[in-house]
Amino acid sequence: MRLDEPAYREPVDELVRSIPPGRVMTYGQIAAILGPGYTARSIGYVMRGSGEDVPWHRVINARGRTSTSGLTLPLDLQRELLEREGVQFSSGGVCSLKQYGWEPAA
DNA sequence: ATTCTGACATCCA
DNA sequence: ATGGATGCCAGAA
Repeated sequence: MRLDEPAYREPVDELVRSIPPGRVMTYGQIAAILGPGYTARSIGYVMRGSGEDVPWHRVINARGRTSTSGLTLPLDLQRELLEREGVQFSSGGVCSLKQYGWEPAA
């Protein structure tokens, strides 16, 4: 399964779009839901190529931190977008997954 | 097949 | 809580 193949990113795309504003999911969580063939790192790869109508900013790592690292995006963009939706970040740039973490209906 | 790398996760200091 | 090292899974060379 190639990661750049639409069939691969579609489920990821759809799941990420199902995340309501003000809520966030971790890469590992998404990978676990989609099942084998999907890993946290793979989700990141898909996110990098997606965008557009996909709220990729609602996908963060398990530490409640943004993983953009300023590689393909401005470092503060993700945090700013989330704050715009009501997600509050600590001074260190971490948000409470316990509070904002979203569990899809499964 | 072997080795590196990555928008991660988990453990340790 | 933060930063560094190690492990996983799935590509790419």
